[in-house]
Amino acid sequence: MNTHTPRSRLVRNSRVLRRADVIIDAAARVFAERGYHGTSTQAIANVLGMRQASLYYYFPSKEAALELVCARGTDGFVEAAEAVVEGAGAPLDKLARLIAAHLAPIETKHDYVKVFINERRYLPTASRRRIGRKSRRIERCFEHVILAGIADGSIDPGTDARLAMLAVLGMCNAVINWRAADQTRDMDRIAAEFAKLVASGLNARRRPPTANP
Amino acid sequence: MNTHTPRSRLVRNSRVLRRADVIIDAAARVFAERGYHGTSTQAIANVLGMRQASLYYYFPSKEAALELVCARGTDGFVEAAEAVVEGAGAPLDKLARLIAAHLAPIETKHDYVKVFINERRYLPTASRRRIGRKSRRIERCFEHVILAGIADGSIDPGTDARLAMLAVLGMCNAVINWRAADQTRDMDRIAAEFAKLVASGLNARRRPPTANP
DNA sequence: TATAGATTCTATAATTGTATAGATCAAGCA
DNA sequence: TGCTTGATCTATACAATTATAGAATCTATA
Repeated sequence: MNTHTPRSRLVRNSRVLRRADVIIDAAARVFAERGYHGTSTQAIANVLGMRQASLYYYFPSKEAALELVCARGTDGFVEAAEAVVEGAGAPLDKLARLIAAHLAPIETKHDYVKVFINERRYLPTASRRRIGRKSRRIERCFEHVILAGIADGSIDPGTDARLAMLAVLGMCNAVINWRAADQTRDMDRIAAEFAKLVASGLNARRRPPTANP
Repeated sequence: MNTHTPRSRLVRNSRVLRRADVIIDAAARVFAERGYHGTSTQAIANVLGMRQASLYYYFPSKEAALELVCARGTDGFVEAAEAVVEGAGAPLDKLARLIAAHLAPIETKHDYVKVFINERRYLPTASRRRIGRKSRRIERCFEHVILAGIADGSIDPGTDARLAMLAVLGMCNAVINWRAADQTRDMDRIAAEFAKLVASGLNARRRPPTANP
């Protein structure tokens, strides 16, 4: 039984993985569109042109599928955010890069991210906690950079860092819900505008985010 | 049959209304917590201590209940926003008042607003459209005020008004989803911080939102 | 108190949805 | 060619869910 050549096993595994990806991708698509509870396993199977029961070869329960989708919805997020924080640059620059890094996956992994944002609350407690920890790490990245800006004098010392962080994440996460209906701007443009708004506000005498006192 | 005294009819109607309010309130509560599709009519009945089938005396379908809850979730929103727009004041002041007016119902009608924001997409097309029109009126209020600010020179002429509007509404609407877990600030405080952020950004040399060039 | 109308109940039909068991099929290898 | 394994299928059990019908109960008042 353990006489398989390494190569054949690799080929087989990668094909399995590829197929599993297709399945989970379909689940993500339908979850994103109809919501977790609004999605029947039948609906996912229809998208794939396969039988409802066959899905259970790839996941043990609908809930497990949601967990998988949510997990992928966070993949890379934390890493990207922490890389920005640990990298070089002024806090307001880092904040701009955090926003861009946070918005990018909305384009590339739209369905996964949408499901993560809108449906993770339906996960069973255990996995919700696990995934919640990731969210908090992202939040901490934003808050940390804002606090660094306060410390180095580039950000108003009266700022409520946590509230500002929640505001920024709120505007970023909201994009996923209006993006489908309004594709007139590309994501870089949105990120840039958001960064400018957060750094300088709307007022007429906006200064570039890199300006330091 | 039309010999009822006006008074008795009023009393009866008001009781009916009061009871109907209790029913819809429970529906809003459960919809808010578990989502529309995650809510069974049984769950609503449990909250009320009554039988599942009895709910159908008050609404003809679960969908109709959602529509009712969503409708109440928008009640007053548009009126308040349009009042601010039509009132006096500098655009950035109006924007601050729009934010405060938009956040207030999150406190007072929490469940209704949460359902409106998170569940309206599950409404049947007809009522979703009807309610969507209300959303657009609110959006227009924000956008209008921003455009007014650009016109009078108090807001950066390079601003993408629609994008800024979406950002502001995004951060405001997001409040409903973190509010329950973080009650450390009162809503006025949140509104004030948001207004300051939107007007002047985070940068250290923040100027008061009323400052005009 | 008897009645009318409002409200809630019981019972149930009809459908949908999740999940399991075991058969079948296809591809690659002995 | 026939075996093995992975993938999908058929069939179905079982529970939950929405909604309807009609009986029972309650409340106010004639």
